[in-house]
Amino acid sequence: MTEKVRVCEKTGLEGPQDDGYSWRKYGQKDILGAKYPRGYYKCTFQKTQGCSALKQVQRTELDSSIFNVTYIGRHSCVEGSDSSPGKPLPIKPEAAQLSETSISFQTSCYNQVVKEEKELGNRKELDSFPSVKVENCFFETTSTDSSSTYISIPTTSESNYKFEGNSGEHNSSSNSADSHDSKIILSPLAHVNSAVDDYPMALDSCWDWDFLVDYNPPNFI
DNA sequence: GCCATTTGACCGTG
DNA sequence: CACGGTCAAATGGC
Repeated sequence: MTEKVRVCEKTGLEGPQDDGYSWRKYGQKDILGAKYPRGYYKCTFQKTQGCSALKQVQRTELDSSIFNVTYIGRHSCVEGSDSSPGKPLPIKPEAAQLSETSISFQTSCYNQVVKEEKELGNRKELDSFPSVKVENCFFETTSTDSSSTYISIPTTSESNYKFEGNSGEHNSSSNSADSHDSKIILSPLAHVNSAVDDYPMALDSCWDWDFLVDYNPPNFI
């Protein structure tokens, strides 16, 4: 269960993105080949509620205003109990609730959506993966190793890609969430636009999301 | 005093 | 042995 979200913050916001959950930093590490260190965060409620969600935040080298945020695990905590009313919950990361998804996207120049799935034990896989609609040019498959692969897709009129790959099916018994067996599934569906409406807010309030991504969490299908 | 962050040490894996 | 991830003591802010 991994979700990677590449966010672009250009509104002057600083620091780790607030994704609606509260995180406690527990480590930071310089990553080989990466310009910026990677920060390791745990859900604040790990202690109190045993929430096992983690996230990793790393600044992109190309554009230091872009962060790669990797969500690992799902929140078992009751979120919202503490979310102060005044404070907007930016991306309600439904995706983070999904057990195994990885989304990464960026702004402006291209849209990227990648779903990466990692096996982890018999975690029940969602009946369906969230489908994502991507409109143009780039996909980035953020694989587990540090090198990301960019798949450039010629801008054809249709944005109907289905990219599916998986390396090694694990079965329910193999626990330990092999961090290196990742399944990447890209299945942009039909259209774009519109979906943005599904995201309550924050899409425009926090970051600059001038792209169109339609992301349908399974629960909504 | 509590809680979050920092930071070096430690550990597991390849 | 190198690298990535986590732990835990020290530190600082509220």
